[in-house]
Amino acid sequence: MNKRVITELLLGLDHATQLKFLLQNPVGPDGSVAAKELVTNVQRSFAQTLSMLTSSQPARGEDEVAQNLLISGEDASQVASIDPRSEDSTESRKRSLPLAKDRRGSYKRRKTEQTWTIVSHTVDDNRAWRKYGQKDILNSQFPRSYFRCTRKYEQGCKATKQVQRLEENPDMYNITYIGFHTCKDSLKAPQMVTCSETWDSFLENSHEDLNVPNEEQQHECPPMRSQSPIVKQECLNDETDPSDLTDANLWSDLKDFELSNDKPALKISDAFMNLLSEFGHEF
DNA sequence: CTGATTTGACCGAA
DNA sequence: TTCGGTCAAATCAG
Repeated sequence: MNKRVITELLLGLDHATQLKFLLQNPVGPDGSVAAKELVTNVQRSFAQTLSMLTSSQPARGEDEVAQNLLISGEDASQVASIDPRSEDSTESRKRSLPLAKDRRGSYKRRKTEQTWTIVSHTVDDNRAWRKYGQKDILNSQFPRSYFRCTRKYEQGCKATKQVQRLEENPDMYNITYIGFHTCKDSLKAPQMVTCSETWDSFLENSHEDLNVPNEEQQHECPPMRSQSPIVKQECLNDETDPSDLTDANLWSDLKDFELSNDKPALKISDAFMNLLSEFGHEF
């Protein structure tokens, strides 16, 4: 059940992320329709997660097959898979001393960590990452970049991610997250549900949707439905240097109206992120 | 100065 | 050996 919860959270996070960008780049009448759809999906994910957590199904099906899970319509980003990475626990890290002057090395191979992959048109996930490597990958025209959490040493956070452009669509990125954040994201206080009444009614009204989840939207062909308004603006910002556009920078250029509309989407993203972090080491 | 990025060397696994 | 992930010195950015 943990994987289902995490998968559901990832799904909701993805929709929230899409919603965020949709609100940042409003695109006419279609935009509001897409936004409503996304909000519905976010609602559904929250409600579904809650129902999983509150239902006393002791199903600790630890060995569910890694499932491929593609998300509805808007193709801005999709959760592709979740899989446990099992690797040796042979803690054999021979530390060859820096005898020779260029003697480097000494790094641990990754142990068992949760990994999941999304496809997104942006690499900005509102987390603080620091690039530590880049490699050309065999049979790939684009290199793969390696990032770790900036608080790796401050707080021992083990989260890393790998980013690589898609061959078939260089405007999009394949982002593999490895491990959950164990650090506190000090950038923003996660007081997400201060207005609980709003959320209560929020979920209350979505119960109908629970019984009839919009499965019909979850098709199999991610690259096909590319007419999403979200991807419209493959603007220059994620072209060359995708890492420097923080949301703070974006927001500073927005009017108050847009800002007030935009923030909730980001808070939803944070909520999902926080939940993912929680369940990351709880399960 | 500090902190992030670049980039080739190093390392383990296959 | 090759390949992909990591390290870290050099470099860049503020």
